[in-house]
Amino acid sequence: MIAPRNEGMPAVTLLTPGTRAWEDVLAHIERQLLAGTLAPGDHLPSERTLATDLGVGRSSVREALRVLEVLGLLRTQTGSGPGSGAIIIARPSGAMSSLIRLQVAAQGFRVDDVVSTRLILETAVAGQLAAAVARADARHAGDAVHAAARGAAPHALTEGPGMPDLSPATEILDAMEQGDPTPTEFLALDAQFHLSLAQATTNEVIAATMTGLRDSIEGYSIAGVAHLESWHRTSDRLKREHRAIVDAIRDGDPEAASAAVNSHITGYYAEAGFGHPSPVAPASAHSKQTEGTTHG
Amino acid sequence: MIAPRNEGMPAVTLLTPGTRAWEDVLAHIERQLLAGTLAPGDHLPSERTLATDLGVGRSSVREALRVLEVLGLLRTQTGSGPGSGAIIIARPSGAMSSLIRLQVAAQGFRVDDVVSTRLILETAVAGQLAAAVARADARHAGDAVHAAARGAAPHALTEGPGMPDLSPATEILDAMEQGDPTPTEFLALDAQFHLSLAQATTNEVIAATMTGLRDSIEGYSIAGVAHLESWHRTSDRLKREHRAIVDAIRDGDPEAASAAVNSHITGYYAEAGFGHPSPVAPASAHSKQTEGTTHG
DNA sequence: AGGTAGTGTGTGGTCTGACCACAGTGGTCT
DNA sequence: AGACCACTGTGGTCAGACCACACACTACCT
Repeated sequence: MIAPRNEGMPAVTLLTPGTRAWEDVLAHIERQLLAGTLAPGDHLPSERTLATDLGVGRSSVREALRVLEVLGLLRTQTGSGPGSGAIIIARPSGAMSSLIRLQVAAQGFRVDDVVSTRLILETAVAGQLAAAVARADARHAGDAVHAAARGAAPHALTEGPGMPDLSPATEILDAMEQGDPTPTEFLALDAQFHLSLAQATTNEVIAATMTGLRDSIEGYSIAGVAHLESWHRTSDRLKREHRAIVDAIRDGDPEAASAAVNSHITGYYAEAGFGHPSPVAPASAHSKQTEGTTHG
Repeated sequence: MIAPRNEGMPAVTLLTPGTRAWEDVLAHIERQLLAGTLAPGDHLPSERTLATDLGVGRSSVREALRVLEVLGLLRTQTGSGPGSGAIIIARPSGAMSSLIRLQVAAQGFRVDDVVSTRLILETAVAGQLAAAVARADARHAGDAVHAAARGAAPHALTEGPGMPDLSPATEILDAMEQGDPTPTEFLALDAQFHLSLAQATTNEVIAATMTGLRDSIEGYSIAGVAHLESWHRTSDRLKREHRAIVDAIRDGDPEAASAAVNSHITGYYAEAGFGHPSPVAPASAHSKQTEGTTHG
């Protein structure tokens, strides 16, 4: 299965026969990541160096780097000096988007499954945020005096289950209501709003997954605008619902927050002609349209 | 940004300056997927053909194919004849696992965020399955006589929100309780059980995501066994809890099913020394151990 | 002395051409 | 009819050669 591997004393990793060269490179880098030898911000050795060190060809190194790049683990830059070369990062969102989008394209993922998964995550996010608010409120009511007396600032992010930061979300809502965004702009802001809620939980896994789910069906969402009876009426309703979601979270009411998110998302996709996202059923055939968005 | 591209009349796709050659290849294939020209089971043209057709080098084609392979969109096979070459597939699970695992390794994902996200999805899955059972039961009670009279078999998978198929799950439970699996074997079966529940919803997105979440922290789960007071007692409890989950689903009780899953997962990770997965809080530093699992 | 233009060097990005191992295909020989 | 074997095309790999680029350095001119 393997072509002749350059057996000229690789400097670092033993080559495992039976695997492909680029897999060895990938495993080598993953090992360094797990060991902490490589961390976000670090430079990878140059492709040529890596190739000679590992005893593989440069093209094999490049295939591995390409994979890592698509997986959101590194970014490359031509030229010289700091900032050039391959640098370790950890940006899962783009990778999630590509993965889900391509799986949808290849019919591995159904659009309504994507939507209903998004529904699960978003309702959970809203519920958790509301619960966190309720918890923080309760704690605050009991501790406020003592904390102030001790001189300990009630810094939301440094103490226990802190108060979620909803200001990014509300700022986006302000932006949506000012100016007169086009449907596409509006939907972009809408995506940012939902993402900001996920980010308020500080759970990167949820944030990245939600971003991916949302991005991968962005084209369908935009295409759905054509199915609406009245964009003006729909967007007004969406704005109201956004405020209701934030209010429910601020009130510390998980039930209301989850329900608000649920009806918000379900409502739009129903209006936009997706058919309602079925929770469990092997639902009817889903519409297929919109041109191919280019690779992100 | 771009080296001299072979401008010799590419046969298919126009080359877009400003993007890298392999991105053009990727975009070209994604376009064909969206258009339906390429579907699971189809053969991709050979690397050499693709290269000349698109007017790029074979190495660029290979980088794009490598990406698609890691993303679970195609599999390659050496040799000749049918079955060889690059074939379109749609297996997102492996890609999800790699993505999440590597992001955890690169510190883009926190282990407890992975766990708490898994918690969200699994509780939702159990709740939805139970709800589906309740719905199917209700329908069945009303329709049974008429359906039988009409000669229409109550085929669970062909009518509306059908009865979820829990038999794979229970078969796995049987396997767990027979024989005397080692902790590692037990945890593998446990993973299969949870996966089978996700698959019972027929939602591939959830199933793939859950698989990825679970796989990516498999090493931590296994390492956690060492923290247990008594493996025997814990595994007994886990078995009981599994049955309780299935029973709650069979009873059509979403609340109970979700709660059972919640305590099941939370309980294990608490015992295994993960610290409880915090829903929202920016929790304390997470443990970091286990050797690097090789690329999957 | 202080800018400024030019050169040097190393990076990723790409292409080409050459091998290898592999697995069907199809012919040939027994 | 059966067994054998060269043929052919596939992915996997490597080596070497360019290119565009961006920084670092140096010599130059003002």
